[in-house]
This record gives sequence, C-alpha cells and structure tokens, in this order.
Amino acid sequence: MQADIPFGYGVQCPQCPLRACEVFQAVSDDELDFISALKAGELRTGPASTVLQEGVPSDHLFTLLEGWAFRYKTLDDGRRQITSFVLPGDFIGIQGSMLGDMDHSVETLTPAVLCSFPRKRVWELYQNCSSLAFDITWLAARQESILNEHLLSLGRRNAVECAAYYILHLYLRADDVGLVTEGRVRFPFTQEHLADALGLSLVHTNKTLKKLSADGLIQWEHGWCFVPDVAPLAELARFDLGQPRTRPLL
Amino acid sequence: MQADIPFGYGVQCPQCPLRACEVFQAVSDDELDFISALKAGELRTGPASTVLQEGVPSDHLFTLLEGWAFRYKTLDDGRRQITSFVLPGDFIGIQGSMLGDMDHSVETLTPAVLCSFPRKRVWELYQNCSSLAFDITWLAARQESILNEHLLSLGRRNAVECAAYYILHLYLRADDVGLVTEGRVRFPFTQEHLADALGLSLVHTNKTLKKLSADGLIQWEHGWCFVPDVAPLAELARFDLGQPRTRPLL
DNA sequence: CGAGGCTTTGAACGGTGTCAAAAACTGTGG
DNA sequence: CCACAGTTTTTGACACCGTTCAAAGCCTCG
Repeated sequence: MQADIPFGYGVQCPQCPLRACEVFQAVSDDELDFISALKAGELRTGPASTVLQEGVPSDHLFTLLEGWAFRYKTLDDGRRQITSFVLPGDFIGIQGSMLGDMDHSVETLTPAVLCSFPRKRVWELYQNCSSLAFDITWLAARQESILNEHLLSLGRRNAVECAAYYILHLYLRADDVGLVTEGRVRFPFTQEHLADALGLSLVHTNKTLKKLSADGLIQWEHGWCFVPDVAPLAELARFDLGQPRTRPLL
Repeated sequence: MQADIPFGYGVQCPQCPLRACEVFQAVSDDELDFISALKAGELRTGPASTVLQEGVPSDHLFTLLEGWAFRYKTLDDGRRQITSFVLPGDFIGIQGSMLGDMDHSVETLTPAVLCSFPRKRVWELYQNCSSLAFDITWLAARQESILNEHLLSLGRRNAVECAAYYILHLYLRADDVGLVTEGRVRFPFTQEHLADALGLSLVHTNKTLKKLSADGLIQWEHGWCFVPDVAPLAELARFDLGQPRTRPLL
C-alpha cells in the first residue's frame, strides 16, 4: 500500500486503498457489496478529537482508514491508561454495539478518516452475511489476544522489557499497513502517551527509552522511531515473532 | 441457582442448572435446540488440569459449567500472568477457533465440568443461527471489556486499590452465578494465584490483603472470602457498580 | 506425627514515582 | 528570519512502593 495517498471524499469500498495491503484477507464480491451497502459514510476528524466516549452508547462502529488513534480509560482522579493504539484497518466500537455503552474512550492522535457503520445494521449483518459476522468475532478475538499480551507486559515485564515489547508491537502493526519505510515509522504521540500505555510515569518512560537508545535498539527522535534490527528487541522483550498477521478488513 | 447441586452425567442443555441463574439471558426454543445439537459432550477434569494450552490449536470450545479455572500466559523464564479467572457460564477457547492457536492457557483450580463444542461446527453456527453468533461476539466484547478494566488496574491502580478492585470483581461475578451466600464466597485459589493476577509479588500481595483485612473491608481465611459491605470496597477501588450484568449463555 | 504446601513476618534492597527545573523543540506572529 | 510562548524531552535528587531473601508459623492430609 502507498500510505501517503490521501483518501478522497466518498471513497468506495472496492477502491479502498487499505484493501491493497496484503495483511488484509481477500473478500468475495458478495462480501464487498455487503460492506459497501453497510457503509454509512466517512468521519473526518482533526487530531485530539474524541471519536467514542466511555459510558456513552454509540450509533456507529468505525474502521479507521487513515491516521492514528488510541483507546483509553481513566480513573476519576485523572490517572489514564491507554489500552491500545488504533491503526488503519482497526475496527472500533464493538463494545458500544454489543454491550450498550462504550467501556472506554477513543481519541485521535492525528487527523483521521474513519469509515462508519450504523450500529443498528450490525444485527442485519449477522443475519445476512455470516462470513462477515465471523470476521467481526475474529477481530474481537484478536483484540482480546493483544490485550492479554499487554496484560502480561504490565504485570510481569519490567520497564525496559515492557517498553521494548510495546515499541516492537507498534512497529510491526504499523509495518502491516505500510507505515514503515526502511525501519522508520512515524509515531504521532508523545512519551506521555507511551507512559500511559506502559503504566509507567512519564519520567521513568523517558529514562527507559534512553536506555533502549543507548543500547542501540531504537532511535526515537522528533516523532520518528527507527528500529535498526527487530531481532534483538524481540529477544529482550521475549516477543514471539512469527505469529500470523493477516486479518479481515471490514 | 443452587450452586451445590452437582451436574449429573450427560446433562441436557434444557435442564442445565446454570440456565436457572437470572444473569443469563433467556434463549428461545430454537436457540436451545441449536445449542443442544452443537454440544459434543462434557469434559470432567480434576483440579490443576490444563484444559487449553497456549500455542496449541484446540478442537473444542468450552463453556465452564461447574468449578473454577483461570487463563494465563507465561514468559519463558517462568513469570506468569493470570489474565482472568473463569467461572461457571464463561466461554473459553474462542481464540483457538478464530485465530488458529490459543494465545493463552487455561487451567482448572477445582474439579470442573465443561460443556464442549466442536470447533469445526462454529462456522455452521454462524451460518445457521445468527442470534447465537451474535452472542459469541457479545461474550468476546465483554471479555475485552473485562481485560480493559484489568489493564487499567495493573497500569494505574496501586496495590491496595488493585487488590480491592479485583476481589470485588471476582465477588460480583461469583455472585452472578450463585456462588455467594451471605457475603461469603469460596475462593479456590492461593494468594500466589491472586499475586499472578495482580502483577504483584506473593509477599506484597499478602501484605496488601492484610491491609484490606485490617481496614475491615474483607476477611479471607481458609479459602473463604467474606465481604461485609460492597460499597466501601467499591469506593476504594473506584469500581463502577451498576454495570448491567446479564449475558448470554452458550 | 510428620511432610509439604500455604501464609505470615521482618529486613534490606532497588526499581519506579515524584518533584523541580533546565533544555530542546514546535508553531506562531512580527 | 527572528523572537516568543507553549509543549515536550531530558536531567538530577530523593522518597517510597513493591521485590527479594530468609525464616517461622500454620494448616491439611496421609
């Protein structure tokens, strides 16, 4: 995929640039028709906009087409935990349509383009297109798997391992959707965001990143992260490379 | 529900004692027929048996009918993170059937009875019973929500809050399936299990529990936990009571 | 009664958090 | 092109929460 080609207004699903990425499983014509018919429209936002909010039911589900976002929860005294970053191709808002209210919020980091599906028609999808219903469950299972691994990280990895794990995780996901060029990826978030994802303080996150830098494992400057070699990072973080990465795109 | 009534051999789904719990949403006759037809059999295990193993694909999905179990992941040096406890009515193994391999293991804490569904017929379910397909996704979304909250706990709550949160969480889930009597619930696991769930060391977990005890918030002795009052625990843990609790049962 | 597993306690260490301030960077307006 | 304000990164000092190590007590069960 050419990550730089911006989405025009009113992209038709069959021409969706994201589908060109090889991580996304092929869809049949029927499925594509169904998806097209389901699409309610596009949501274009600036950076730092709240797309979904904890405690609020949402009338729409979204697939992020372009840009970055993150899911998070907060404690009432302001402590924030980022539960995951959202990259192009990721599906958000299932919580809202299944459980009623969103259990977390979603905020954009960059200007973003989201493809929206009306919540009311999800049920229709389950009745009329079982393969896509299966895909939704598949995506939920994948998200669960990502959360499990993150939980292992927060609970049992120390700061250095945890940071190494997380950066590698983001790097690989970004690579999947064509956002990595020669080992370089734009990370459009601050160290504070990373700290909130790792469950560490900002200061300690900074020192941890410095350590990874000093060891030559990463270089993170001016919003760009360079990973010279994936292998040593994976070893430090005990990251299981070699997991299958293809997935459905709705 | 009468939690003490043991399951006889070859329980028929319509007579499944679990269904009597009011947390579980009513099913139509059609759905019940479908579930019955899908059921491959029952798995009865002793305590400490591995039901599903990380990295291995599973031919079956299970609903836990009776007993306790837990999901966990490990790092290769032995550090273990318990990602969740499994109580009666919980559905396990979606990862395996969706993603191919299990991303975590599941081990029983007590003798257990599990209702098993062949993985191969999940697809059939999606094609022929969309309401149950929806329920599976619903359960996956709920699990995701539980993991999100746990992530917030590990990342942003301190040891006391985190323990308070988790015990309350378990207490309420146990209550849902009739395992609580007059504020008392059997916790069939050791403090080491709890430590592995909270991401704390065993020693510190013990001291944290002592603190909760000293403050009169809980009493945990000989495998029984007594919660005199839910409210102060919820306040300490910033636990959102008042979330809807009913869910489907497969 | 003995053995093994679990819980409890104390002491010392160290990883991470907090506080405070400087330095570097970004974007804006002149 | 520069000056300035606000944000983000970086650094150092210090406190504290949670870990580790070690050992004692306590249960359970054969």
